[in-house]
Amino acid sequence: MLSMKGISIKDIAKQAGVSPTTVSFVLNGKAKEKRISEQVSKKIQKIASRLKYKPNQLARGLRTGKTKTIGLIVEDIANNFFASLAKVMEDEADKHGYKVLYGSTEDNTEKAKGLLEVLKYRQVDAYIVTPTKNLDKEIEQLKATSKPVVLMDRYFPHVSSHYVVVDNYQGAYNVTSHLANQGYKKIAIVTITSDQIQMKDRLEGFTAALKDHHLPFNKSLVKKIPFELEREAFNTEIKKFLTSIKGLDAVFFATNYLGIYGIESIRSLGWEIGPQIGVVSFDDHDLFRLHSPSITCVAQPITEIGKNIVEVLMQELNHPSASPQQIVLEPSLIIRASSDPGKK
Amino acid sequence: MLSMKGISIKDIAKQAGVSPTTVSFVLNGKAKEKRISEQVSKKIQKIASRLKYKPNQLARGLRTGKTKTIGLIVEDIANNFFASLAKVMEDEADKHGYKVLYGSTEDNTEKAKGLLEVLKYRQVDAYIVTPTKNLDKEIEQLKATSKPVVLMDRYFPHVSSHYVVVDNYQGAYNVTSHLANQGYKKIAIVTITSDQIQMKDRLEGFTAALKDHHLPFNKSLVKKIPFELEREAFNTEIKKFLTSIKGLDAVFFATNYLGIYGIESIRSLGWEIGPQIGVVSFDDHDLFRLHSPSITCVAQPITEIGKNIVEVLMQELNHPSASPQQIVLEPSLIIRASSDPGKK
DNA sequence: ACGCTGGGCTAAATCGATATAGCATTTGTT
DNA sequence: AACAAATGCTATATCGATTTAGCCCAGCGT
Repeated sequence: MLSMKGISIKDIAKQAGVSPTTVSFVLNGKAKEKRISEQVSKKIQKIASRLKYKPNQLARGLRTGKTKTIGLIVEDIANNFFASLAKVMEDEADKHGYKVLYGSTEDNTEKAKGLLEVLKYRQVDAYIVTPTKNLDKEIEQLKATSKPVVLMDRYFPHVSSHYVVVDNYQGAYNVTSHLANQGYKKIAIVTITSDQIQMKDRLEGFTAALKDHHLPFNKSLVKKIPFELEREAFNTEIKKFLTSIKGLDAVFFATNYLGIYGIESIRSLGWEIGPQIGVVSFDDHDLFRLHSPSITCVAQPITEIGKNIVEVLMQELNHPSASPQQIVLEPSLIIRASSDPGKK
Repeated sequence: MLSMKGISIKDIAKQAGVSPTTVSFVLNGKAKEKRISEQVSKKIQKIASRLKYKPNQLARGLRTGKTKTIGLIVEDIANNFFASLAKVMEDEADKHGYKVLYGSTEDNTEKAKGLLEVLKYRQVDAYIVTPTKNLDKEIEQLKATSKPVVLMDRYFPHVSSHYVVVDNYQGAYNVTSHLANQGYKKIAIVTITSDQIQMKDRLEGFTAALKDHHLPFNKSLVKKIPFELEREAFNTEIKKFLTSIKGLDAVFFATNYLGIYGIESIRSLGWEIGPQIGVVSFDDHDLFRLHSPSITCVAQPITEIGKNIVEVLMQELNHPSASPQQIVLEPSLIIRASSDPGKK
């Protein structure tokens, strides 16, 4: 039986009757550069592929400082948006020979710090981070280590970093305008208790649209709910909020999970989505597509986001650029039945 | 500025005025065993924590052969079931100091082999695998490497291995019986083209229930669709199938994504779920809970599954057992409106 | 005073790869 | 023929930890 330990560079060297150094040169494509003869070179290649040699990534990583591993920190891998994105990124990273180590923050800064810590001493080559509140210090420190960091979904306006996000302001503006154009008059928003840029932008896009359409706006139309609540508590909060507004005829849920809780809440109130209350959400979801009535939303271009993130990362790994790459993609408005007051 | 490279054991040794060996002994809790004095021991501990020393996992891994990393292979991380499970397992693994490297197979054997290969030369300590068809050889080889392997969601009956699954037969039997008890008479099943045990069991549970309730069964009531089709193609196939059966009054979708496609298909046929056609699915999903009408399903105990998997893995990592741990959990029937023919 | 025992610590090898410096040998030049 | 340059390859150090073998010294018995 073959030994437990894999084939090492020494085994090949022995079989080829050369030194490990030579084998290393050849297998790293430095045969020409290091003036190894065609003969020897081919012989080594042949033996390596016959033995199915795979370099031990630990040893290589220890010596070179490169582990071909990317650390991925998302808010919640169980959330459809992040899971789908994770899959795209994993595929893209794989094309470049990178693997992904991941973790979820639950939007908790301490958890995020812990994850960064672990990824650091696991020597990942680069980071993809969905930052939490107050993670700016850590992100800046990370930049100083010269390992590429790309922020996703959100970023820190006062920190110069790479990021890939969507235009949250425009997305929120468009979907709110759509509600206004449909004839809804009193529109509320349910969002997360968070000062982070993506939620701020969504809220601002919302208020700007109300203003431009001369619709009423005041603080009582905004509900902020803490991320960490349980499902029941979300529903309670949402119901309390919605019933507190006289004349309310439409509501914008600022994330996919809020949209899902929102639908549940509205249904338990017995309100009819569409005619009685317009409903729109940020992010798309199978549930929104197939709900009766189907739910209008602002969809993020997940594949594009994922590809962009990995592309930026690879560029920075290969030749770091002086200035940060900051990519803002356009979300798309998907109009469905939940925002149609005329619907039977 | 601090040097880029982290704190190493040498730095601590230097500061403490001792050898790296001593530091290693102390930090690995072998102070007593190796007869290091209390004094020196405490001093080293203090310096280590002051410098926030974290051992370089690559170096440690190279020497010990343990990377504290688990390879996780799922069918599709973008699928809610696998994503939720991945999160549970990540959390559990983290409690034991393990990180997770993951990949999706898309139920494609070649992709699965590739993932195993990569995880192997990345020296993961253990594997959690959702196997694809024909992956039995590789699983057996893996066992020979003495790295623990736990199969999930499905297993190979002829391979003796650890696994954690649900009782697919019973789940399918129960939900089918429920349909029968509700008065549905002609029940079909939509499943995946797959000979794997989990789908086989679901199909068998289904047919057994039909038989026990004296309901008709023949091959025309079974539709198998290839996993790799696109959404459109799934819908086309499902619609073609459902309309081909005279007198059909209920259908069982054997996975969550089939259930989702199924709902979409049935709705585009204009059929009324519940009264006109009973619908049930394997796996729960937000969509099933909130659909109108809500969808009856067989839910898998995700948290329990995830915890069990990691528990088995940790036991095997610590003291490998001679006989395989094979855990079969009970899924639960969640009765909702889609299986109520009397519903308004 | 000599050997023995045990306490307290360390030198050096090792894991598997890569990078640096350099050693033979051949070829070319005048 | 003498020397330089090019060719083809290798010895050795290194990354940062762990592990093995063993050194030195103090105290003890006789």
